[in-house]
Formats: sequence, C-alpha cells, structure tokens
Amino acid sequence: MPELPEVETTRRGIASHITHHCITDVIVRQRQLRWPIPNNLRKNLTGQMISSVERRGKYLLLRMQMGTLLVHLGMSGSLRVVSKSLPPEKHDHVDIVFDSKTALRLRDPRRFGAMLWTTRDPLQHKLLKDLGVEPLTEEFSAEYLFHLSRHRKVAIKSFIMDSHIVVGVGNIYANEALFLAGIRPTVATKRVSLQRMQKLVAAIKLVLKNAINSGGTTLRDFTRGDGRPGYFRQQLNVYDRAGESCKQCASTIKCIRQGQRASYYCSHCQR
DNA sequence: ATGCGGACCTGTTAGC
DNA sequence: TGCTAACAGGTCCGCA
Repeated sequence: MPELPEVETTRRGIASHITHHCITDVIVRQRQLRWPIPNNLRKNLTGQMISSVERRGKYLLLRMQMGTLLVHLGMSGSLRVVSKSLPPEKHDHVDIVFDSKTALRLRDPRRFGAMLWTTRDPLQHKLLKDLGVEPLTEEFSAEYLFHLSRHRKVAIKSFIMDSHIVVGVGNIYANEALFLAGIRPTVATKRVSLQRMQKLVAAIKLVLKNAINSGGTTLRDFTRGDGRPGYFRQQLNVYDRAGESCKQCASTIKCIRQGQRASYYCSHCQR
C-alpha cells in the first residue's frame, strides 16, 4: 500500500481520532518487524498523551510528552483506528489502546514496517536525519534536482526514488511522473537538462497531489475489508499497464526491470 | 562518493 | 487442480 500519498492519507485519517487522547495500554503480538519493536514500548507509552501526528517522508511521527513513536508502514503496513474490542486478525501486530473506546492497530503482513521509540528530536534520528527534501515543498525544485544530478550516472528513475534526494517517491509514482514528464526511466541522470528537470519536478508534485486527493492508489491488498480503496488507480497512465495501449499515443506500454523493480513506460512518449 | 545486490517476510499470482 | 517460482507499494546495509 504505502507510498507517500497513502502515508499522508493514513495520517489524516487517524490524527483527529488519537490526538489529545491518552494511552492506557500497548499490546504487542509480534515484535519482529524490520527492526524489533523495543521491549519497553508498553512501559514508555502507557499514560502518555498524543500531542500531534506528523509525517516526514514515509515515516509517521506520533509525538508525545516524553518522546516520539516512529512508524513506517513498509510495503504492506496499515494503521487503523478500531474499537478496542474488535478481535485482532492474523497480521495485527500492535494495538495502542486509548482511554476512549478505541485502539490504533498496526497491521503488516510482510513485516517490512517499523515501530520505534525515541526520546530525542525525532528529526535527528538515524533513520530520518539524512532524508532528502519533501516533494510538496518549494525546496523541491528543478534547480535543487539539477544541482544534485550533475555527476550521477544512475538511471533517472532510481535517482528520484532515492530518499536521500527526495522522499516519498515510490515505484508507482516514479513511473507515473516520468511518463508525465516525457522522460524514459533508463536515462542517465546527468544527461537530464534543467528544462526537463523542471517538467519532472512539476510532474512529481502533480502526481503526488492527485494521488493524495484520490486517497492513494489501491492495487491489491487494500481493496478488501472495509478499508475504502484509493481511487488513484484509474488515473494510472503506465504503472501495471504492460501490453496495454498508451492513453496519449496508443503505442504499447513496455515493462522492463531496473534493479529489482518494474519500470513501465511508453517508448514513443518518453525519450 | 557512488552504485549495486542482498536482505528482511508473507501473500498472491503466473506458469508448468 | 496442484505445486513452485516469481513478484509485490520500501529501504537499509555492506561491499566493490
């Protein structure tokens, strides 16, 4: 599920339900996520109040008086506010229980996600301190990208998916943004002109904004249960459309493999 | 410094 | 129909 639009959709979905609520218990059923959930999580969280729910890249930051809970949803994670009496299902690894009748429930079948506690400035946490700029801010500009790109020979797609450069651009939206910008995913980064970086930056912002407004993209897992699907899927131009025809020129969409990830593009519209 | 491949883990699907 | 292999929205880490 989670690329930046999905994480932001999650943040907006849970914030009003848990902000200013007091934690009365923490139930950890499975601590082996990407990194083990700290043993003292229950002790650290119980009795604290959530002061805000923020996002940095794809990390969610649940700020409390004594520290911050960092949550990453990995590939398959989701966070939902549920009635605390609702029986947990197979991959419901953590419940953060509130003084209201609710609990915040972390589900993550693949367990690539993370839940960590820090008492310091969370933005200085090892996992956050070297993150690149937020894509939906003015800091993320063509000049910024161009400046960092000059000696890089990696493919442009890998470059924009590098979280040290810009956060939140995952595989789906990288493919979509490159289509909108008319840039082939395999082009060496250093060969992309400032003018084309301009188009790329605009495309990334547009794709992410549209996806957020549509509630994210739902491909597989997220469709079931009562979690509403995201509606961005209908707007996809290339992702998961290998063999289908380009919506702009009717050529056949191609799929290649870059690293371990699938790249989709139109060889006519993208050069 | 940069780039690449492997690692983490389970569920679903494509292919035989 | 059933088994196996490949693949899936992420990203850190170690090595060349």
